[in-house]
Amino acid sequence: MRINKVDRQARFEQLLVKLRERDYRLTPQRVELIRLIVTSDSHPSASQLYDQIKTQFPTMSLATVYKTLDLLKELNEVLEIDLRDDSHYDGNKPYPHPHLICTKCQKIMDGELDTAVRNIVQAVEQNFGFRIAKHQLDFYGLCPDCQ
Amino acid sequence: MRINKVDRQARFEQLLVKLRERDYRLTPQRVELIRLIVTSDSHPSASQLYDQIKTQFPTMSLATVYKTLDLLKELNEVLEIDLRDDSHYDGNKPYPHPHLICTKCQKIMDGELDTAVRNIVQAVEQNFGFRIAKHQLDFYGLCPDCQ
DNA sequence: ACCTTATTGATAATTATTATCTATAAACAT
DNA sequence: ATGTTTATAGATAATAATTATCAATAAGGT
Repeated sequence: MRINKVDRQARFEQLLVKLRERDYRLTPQRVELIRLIVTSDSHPSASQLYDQIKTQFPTMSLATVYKTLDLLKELNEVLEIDLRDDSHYDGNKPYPHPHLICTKCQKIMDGELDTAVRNIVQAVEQNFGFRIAKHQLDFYGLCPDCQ
Repeated sequence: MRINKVDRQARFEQLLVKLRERDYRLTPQRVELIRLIVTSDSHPSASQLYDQIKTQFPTMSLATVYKTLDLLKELNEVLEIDLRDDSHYDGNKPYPHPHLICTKCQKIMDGELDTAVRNIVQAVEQNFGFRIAKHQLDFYGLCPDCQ
């Protein structure tokens, strides 16, 4: 695991500071969602987060999940991965990066391919004159376990 | 323009043959949608195709557009580009390839980056043990005209 | 011209996300 | 502690693309 428990705990606390600095209120629901998404190894969807939080906050509303995710996106602290059926969220690496999606077990893996990505983005800019601001690179196939 | 009028006309006719061979019926609506998407320079959505076809076939239903697109996807003759709001379709290059999407004018351009794509797909397979079946590579930014 | 059956078109259903609005509670001051 | 202000939560309705349903129609073969 690239990011360890201590790092995640630190990131979690930094996020709370950032919110406070910008005068957002630290409601228990908000804090819990942030904790969940920052300490998660996976890439949960809004409804998956909702299901998890409801065990601790039975009054939690799905609307609140969406609003909190919007806020975190706004602050560039969460990356939205827009897939066919719904969006999933990456709270650990909130910048564009490739994802490998297993078409059998549905697992979403981060693709650490920094140089290859830099190269292809550069190729796009040079060959087509585009100025790229962000990207979404999704690779679909079978993960090692499902092959 | 990479693909000229003659090539597209040929592809259009080949598609009709392919459908006939597989015992699909050549209804006027179906033929017209195929003609439109194969001769289009852009990447229309279902509703854009619907609007175009309705001028010639006022009875055309959106459901028929979706069903025809499904059929063409099934035959691997159209590529679906699944974007946030809706899907767009590429009837000229029905295999996965990058797209450059202008965030100002919304234009979708094909990214011809065959070697770069091959390289990154290979990197994914080697580094993560995935067997990649398809991909969707979307680059968002400003096109030359909009910069 | 007729028959079979795939396809069309109208419409309802589905589902993720967004919008709306009132009650609540977080943060701050007293 | 208590009160005040106002952002936020939660309930619910609205939105919108896509899919499902099904009777009427017409394509292709006889």
